[in-house]
Amino acid sequence: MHISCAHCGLQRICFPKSLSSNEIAQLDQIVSSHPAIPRGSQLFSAGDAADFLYALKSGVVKLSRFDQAGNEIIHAFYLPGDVLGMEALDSPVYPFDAITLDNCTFCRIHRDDLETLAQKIPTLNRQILSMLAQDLRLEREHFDQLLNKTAEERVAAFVLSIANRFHARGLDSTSFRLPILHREVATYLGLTPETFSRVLNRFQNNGWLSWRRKQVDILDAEALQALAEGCAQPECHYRARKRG
Amino acid sequence: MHISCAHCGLQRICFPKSLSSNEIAQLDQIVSSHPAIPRGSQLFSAGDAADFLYALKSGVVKLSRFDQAGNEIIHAFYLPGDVLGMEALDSPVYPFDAITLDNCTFCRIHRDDLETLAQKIPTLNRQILSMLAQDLRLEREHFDQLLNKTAEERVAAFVLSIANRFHARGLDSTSFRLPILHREVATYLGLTPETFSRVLNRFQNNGWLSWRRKQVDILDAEALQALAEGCAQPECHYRARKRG
DNA sequence: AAATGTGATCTAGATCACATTT
DNA sequence: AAATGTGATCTAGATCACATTT
Repeated sequence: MHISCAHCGLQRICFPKSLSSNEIAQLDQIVSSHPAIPRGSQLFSAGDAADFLYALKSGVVKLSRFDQAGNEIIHAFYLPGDVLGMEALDSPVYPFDAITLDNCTFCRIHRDDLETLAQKIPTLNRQILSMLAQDLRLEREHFDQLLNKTAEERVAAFVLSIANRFHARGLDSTSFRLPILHREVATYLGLTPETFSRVLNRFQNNGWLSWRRKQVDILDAEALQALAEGCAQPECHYRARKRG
Repeated sequence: MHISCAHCGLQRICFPKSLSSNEIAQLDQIVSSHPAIPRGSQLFSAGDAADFLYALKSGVVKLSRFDQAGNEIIHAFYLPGDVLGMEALDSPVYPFDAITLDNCTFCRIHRDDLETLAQKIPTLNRQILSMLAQDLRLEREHFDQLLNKTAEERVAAFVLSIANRFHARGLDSTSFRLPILHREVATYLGLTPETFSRVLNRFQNNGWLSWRRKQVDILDAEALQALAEGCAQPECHYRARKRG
């Protein structure tokens, strides 16, 4: 049973973006809502036939895989309103696992239905391209967060990036629950859990951030921003020369 | 003056992919070919109005920007047949600089013309989506090449990745000219030129690879492959435990 | 039981300072 | 003149080994 996209709070960032009410009605006919699935479920697995796109309504999902050495690589965290499976639109199978990190509800669209409808509705076609471009932008942002960045810069940039995405959804971007394990954030940032823990400790001692269990409170966004943007701290010397 | 895409050797990976000859004729009407531009030119710059897509016919182009600390970040190298500007399809401006690393020839399409034509030709629309998905895949591959990889693993994976792309174009993938400075490859791989130079030296001493000036010769692809895939060397100990 | 925190030790690769090559 | 190569030194963060928390 599908509740119309017209009544969904996420329509501004999901498929219905910029569609007329008539067009949304057409979209409703190919979208199906699904009941909540528990934490740890696989929305899809690497190698599965990529028949569907998934629009996340609530919860958080990680997009990940294991490399040949057995290390987990996490490419993305999806928040409500995000659509999963875009990268497989031109492939027979999904290239990654999509694993729920929380109770999740979602809508599902068969990609053939979507393609047919997008041929009739140029605005929808543009929105599909835009969502794929968004995935590319997020991946490059992720890359930039890691390349030549210290552990502190990575964590600061990550927290702000998540906060911005909460903000874009009209949610509290200063104090929020983030159902991602510290270990998973560390993996996403290319750090060990030990290093991640030590960075959180320093941020806490500086009065910049409180992140206990799954509750995140940003106490000094400006300090985090300054750190994420470069090396704002005086004691950052070894790498400072090229950066000045 | 545009030479028809029907006679272009790159039609199997560029826009005309899977189009009928009738459809290619329609594509020809919105494509314009351009004379060679020299090394160091900007095809477009970050912040420019993103009105055009560029299909590279010959030469190599880097997609890059400078971060707030003044360090160059290189996100991609484009080879003949690749299309630049896809990531800006839903944005008013290009987010990166596209700089030629060699004499380059290219075709150009106005994105409005392309969008109009893609509405009429579903196969073309699918090809556009596919090229954007390809950019995303390459970016994730780039990411995977860096995350938790040693300098040697990065360089081995890079050389093989480039070789694969030459192979996909029907070119010699064992011995080829690559007009990218060592310094730029190092930047792309998140390494210093010094470290890159030392890695090349070791590969040369092992008889795996010769890369002098801009001439690349792969002498032992299997050894490089084993290295890129994990830690194949016995002397790799410190990081080996988790990987075994 | 798994996640997280903490201290001691270790190392890959950055940095620095030049030399050499093109 | 800029790119590349080479040796000496330095350090951020990984690894290891546990303790503590949930």
